[in-house]
Amino acid sequence: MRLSTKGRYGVTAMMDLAIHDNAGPVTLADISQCQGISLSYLEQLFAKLRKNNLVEGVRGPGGGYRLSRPADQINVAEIISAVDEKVDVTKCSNQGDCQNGERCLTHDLWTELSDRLYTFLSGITLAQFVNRPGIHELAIQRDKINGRFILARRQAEMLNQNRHQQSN
Amino acid sequence: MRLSTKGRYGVTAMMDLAIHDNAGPVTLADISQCQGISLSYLEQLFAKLRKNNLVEGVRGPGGGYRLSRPADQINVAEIISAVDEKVDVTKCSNQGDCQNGERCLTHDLWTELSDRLYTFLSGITLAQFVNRPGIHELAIQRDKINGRFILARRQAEMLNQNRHQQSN
DNA sequence: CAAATTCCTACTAATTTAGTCGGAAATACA
DNA sequence: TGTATTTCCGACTAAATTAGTAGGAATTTG
Repeated sequence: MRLSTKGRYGVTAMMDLAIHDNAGPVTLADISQCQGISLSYLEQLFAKLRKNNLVEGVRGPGGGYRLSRPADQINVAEIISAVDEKVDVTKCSNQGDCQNGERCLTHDLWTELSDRLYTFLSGITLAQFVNRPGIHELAIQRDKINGRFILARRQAEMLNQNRHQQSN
Repeated sequence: MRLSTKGRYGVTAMMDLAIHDNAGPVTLADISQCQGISLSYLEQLFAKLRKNNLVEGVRGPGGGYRLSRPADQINVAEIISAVDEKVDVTKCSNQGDCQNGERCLTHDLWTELSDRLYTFLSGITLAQFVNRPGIHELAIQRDKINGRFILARRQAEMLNQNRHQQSN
């Protein structure tokens, strides 16, 4: 019984977006470099996240990805389902035709297990996780090492205004 | 997030042993035929179950496998751990060195998830499952179709006595 | 001794996971 | 308008895991 790296990468990357949520879109290049995941692989994962309405992409320079909903409305079960296909440990995908067209002896066991798994995971939102004590500080440290910055929205906007003023 | 067939086969096979517990050893040939799993593959699984002291093998004609402990002292988590290696969804096998030698941002999440999974599964014993309403009847039906029989312990003992009397 | 059964090791096939490559489309900015 | 940056897309490849096969040795019953 295991979680594939897809699921782990997905959740970790989404947490990254959540942490930097107020600093504009996050590029996959950043995440790739920070977490040592290949860019193309991340692109594939984010294609799935986008199809499941969990993120939205912004093209062009200064673009990247941002959460498509507030972090307290995205839970871990959704993310894993999106990238990892499903949270389901039954053989028959809960169709009940596991053994020669009938339910196998252990069908109910797997169904119940799947349910509990899903319930557990859907109770954990990105917001809950990001707001854990220490997480934010840890993220800032990491960002410094990696040359990234967590900007408050106001700072980001000021920066934008400055750019516009300079160009005009 | 999924359970491999190893885990499912393992649990299903163990349930088979539990159901036929009072009828002497169960041969892998029986299980193989009944559940459509290849004999050699079952042998590999049972090698692991044996190494983990969940079953014991009896060689020779009339042999097979039996539970090495009463069914109420064997839980599903043990079985899955034995055949499927582990019930653990962290990347680092809970060593805490997931990201460049340090704990990754989501480490605690995976640890907690693994714990809850294990707790849930270890709360389910083979006995609980076998004693569910309807299971025994279902198993008897299946056995008839497959030409197997569930003998009550007393019947099995009488059979044994008869054999001994005949041989003496 | 013959048959039934576990026990053991090595090999193979299929599937999934992880990753690569090359490029098209959109956008910001100069 | 052109260039750099970024998402977006599809096809390909490599590695790992899972599932299954094959063949035979060891043990026990009768």
